[in-house]
Amino acid sequence: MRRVKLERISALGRDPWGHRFDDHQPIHDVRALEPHVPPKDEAGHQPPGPVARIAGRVMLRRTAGKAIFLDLRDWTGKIQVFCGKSQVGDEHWALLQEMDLGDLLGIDGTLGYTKTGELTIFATKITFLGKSILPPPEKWHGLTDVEQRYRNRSVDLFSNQESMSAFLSRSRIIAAVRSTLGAKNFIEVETPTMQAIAGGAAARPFVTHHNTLDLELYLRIAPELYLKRLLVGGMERVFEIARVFRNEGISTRHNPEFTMMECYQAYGDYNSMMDLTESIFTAAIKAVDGQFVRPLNGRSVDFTPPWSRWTYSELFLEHVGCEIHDTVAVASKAFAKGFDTEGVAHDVLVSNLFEEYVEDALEGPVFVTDYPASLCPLTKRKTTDPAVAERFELFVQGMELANAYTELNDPILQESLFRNQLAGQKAEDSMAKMDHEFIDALKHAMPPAGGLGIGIDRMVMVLLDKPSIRDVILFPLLRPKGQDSASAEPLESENRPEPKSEFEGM
RNA sequence: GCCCCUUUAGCUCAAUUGGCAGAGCAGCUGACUCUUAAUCAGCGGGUUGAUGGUUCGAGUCCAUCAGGGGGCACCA
Repeated sequence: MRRVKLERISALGRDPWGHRFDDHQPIHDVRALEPHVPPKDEAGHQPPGPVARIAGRVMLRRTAGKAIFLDLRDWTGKIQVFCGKSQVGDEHWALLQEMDLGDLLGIDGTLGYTKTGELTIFATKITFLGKSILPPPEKWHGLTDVEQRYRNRSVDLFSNQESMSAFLSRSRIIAAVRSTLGAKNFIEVETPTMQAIAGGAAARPFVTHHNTLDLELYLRIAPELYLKRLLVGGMERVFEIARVFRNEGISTRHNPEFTMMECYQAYGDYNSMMDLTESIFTAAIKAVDGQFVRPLNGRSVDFTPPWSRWTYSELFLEHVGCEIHDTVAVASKAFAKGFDTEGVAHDVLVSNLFEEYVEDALEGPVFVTDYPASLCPLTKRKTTDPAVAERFELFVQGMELANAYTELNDPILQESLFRNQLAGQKAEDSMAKMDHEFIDALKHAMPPAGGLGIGIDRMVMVLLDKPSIRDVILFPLLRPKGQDSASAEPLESENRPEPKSEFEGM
């Protein structure tokens, strides 16, 4: 039926798909013209107000004989449009008969009030900018099915304004992260997404293959080792907003590809990074709504800096109830909790107990500092206590939002720690390999440095109070919905002829 | 990978102990130049996720499979 209307619109000499539509105003700006709308005269008549030209999607329609009320929405807001037959003329009135919910229209008219006092554009001209030949979702409930919202994001965005506003906020948050770093003289760089050795974090990588080089490549699990090479090269402050890929489970807090901001500051340390983290969050909050006391999961979190800072061992003592170095007490606590303690290293038990007792109890925002050195091999130890690493993590309601270190720049120690780490790995994880080129780079001397990583998706979740990471990633990974499961034919890539490089030079 | 829940019209949802698959919105036809999820009258709309089983009879019970959600595990 909607397709029939396409032809009728063409028959009226109009293009249902529209063309360039210059000088239209964002609906938000049009609404801001309200003070310029002249008051009604004694007879209750509305003199014409400011001229307006908008483009938007028809969300709602109310017909009343020879008048039609439309609610038009663009990405800045919504406004009512009045179309009266005598006001728009027969030609445009005929066009309006072919209009459906979901269509994109351009409207020229003047601003004024209706009898009921609603700010309205009184249309004089209607332009089709895009005919929707699929019906939009139900006008009141919209798309509520979560699967549909993730799978069919186009429809979700135009029918659920809170979804649109979340992604607009995400964009502003990322812009705030960029400008904060830029203002502190960090430069933005791009490092390889495809890496021969996927290093810089403990995670399983995705594997891919380069045909011409016949090379196994991995999608990066972190940009870290490349950013540090830049420190060696003399780029003293670098950052990357990096998409990283980890071949692991999916949950409300994990998507296989996600966005991480990593930055490195030469001649700094983890304390510099704590201050920087507060600056970044402060700028991001100002970019969203400026409210430092924010709702989160039905509770409230106060982001007003400075945030509290506690050492790992202080928190361990407080929540677990024994000294971190008390081997016997730790083992008995772990055993009481039901952990397997047989032959498990003391530090592993400590780490498990910490995760079990402490992390969930951290309302935050709180910096947890000074981790046991054995848990973080890429970190410089404290000069006063070599068993403690200069590292912090930022927690909010038990969720880890940021992770920072005083980076290890001793290539000899780094290499031996790498070897120890690799020696302890299961065969399954043997993809991890020694990155000799990275070690060689360090041998040219990397400045002492602070390094910081912030999980952008989680940061957005927390600032916008979204319970699932899928609410802040436009296109989260979902299983492809097979039309019929038989179409999932086995890939015989081995036998397939090499595709010709049709995109050479692109 | 394991456990629980879920899948009915384009969308949002009903359907009693197993007994003719329904409503609202959207759509179509008509009325109405100030409506606010407009209203009023009429009409059309379905492989109940898929396959098999039990039964005189399955949306409902059973099995398998698929998608999705939540939790656990893996993982920062």
